[in-house]
Amino acid sequence: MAERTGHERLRAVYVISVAAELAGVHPQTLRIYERKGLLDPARTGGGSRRYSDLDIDRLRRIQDLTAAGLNLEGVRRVIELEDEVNRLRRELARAEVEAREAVERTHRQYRRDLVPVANAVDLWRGSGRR
Amino acid sequence: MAERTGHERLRAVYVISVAAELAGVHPQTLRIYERKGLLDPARTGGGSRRYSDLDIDRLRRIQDLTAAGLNLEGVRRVIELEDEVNRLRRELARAEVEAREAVERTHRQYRRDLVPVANAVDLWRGSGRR
DNA sequence: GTGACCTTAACGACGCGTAATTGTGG
DNA sequence: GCCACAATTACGCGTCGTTAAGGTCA
Repeated sequence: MAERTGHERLRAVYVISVAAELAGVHPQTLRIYERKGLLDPARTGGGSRRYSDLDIDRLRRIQDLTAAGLNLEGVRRVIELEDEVNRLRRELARAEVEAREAVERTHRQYRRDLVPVANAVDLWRGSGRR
Repeated sequence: MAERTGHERLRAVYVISVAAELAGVHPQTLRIYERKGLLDPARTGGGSRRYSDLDIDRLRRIQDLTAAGLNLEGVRRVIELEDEVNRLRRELARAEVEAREAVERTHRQYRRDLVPVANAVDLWRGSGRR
């Protein structure tokens, strides 16, 4: 099994029959998902659909949710909300790191006065940076 | 229309027929919602359901979602996820306030040394305001 | 010309809301 | 004893997945 790098997983390489086989569903089902706005595979010049690995991942998530008893509109909303939850979690983690760093910067701003004179920086005129 | 305080809205006062009327649905529908885990109204000693204002709010949210085409399992998951999103938003807002306050506390911790001097001037920031 | 793709339509299975039935409690 | 509630069952309607039919591109 060939490993795929992050950007390789974005390449649309599977025709609909292969994508359907990979996810274990009927090809027509994929067309339904697309019409309902759950998938948006790439198209070739001739109009054929081409699915990426990310599309396959999403397809598997759709399968999980329908197997759990959701209908397609529910699946769409749930996936949207899950994305939002993940975004907020990342942002929260980032905010906490940012808060620590802001405190740390504040400390440094005052402690700069305390370093040995040889290493001192002229705060009035600036040191060049910033 | 009598206003209800926060804790008044928790009191289970509506029998099923009234609750159904308030939400514009069939009473039997409320029993279905309960069996599917979307509602959990209080019960009287005799076994009758009693709905609170919060139950009615939730009922209206369920109505909105089913009207948007979700089935009941989808409604259940969406409401769960919406609660999670709201929780994360609050936590994020709290984290940002907390970060500002931490920086402010750090400032005060250093500035405390500077205040006792009478007629002191803040040479760093100028002589005037702030 | 033979596949695999495309779209649209038809079918069966299932979920949901309503209504009917029977029993019970205040 | 009456009315509203509880629970189960039956029915109609819409959704979803599959299959089939007919057209198009490589």
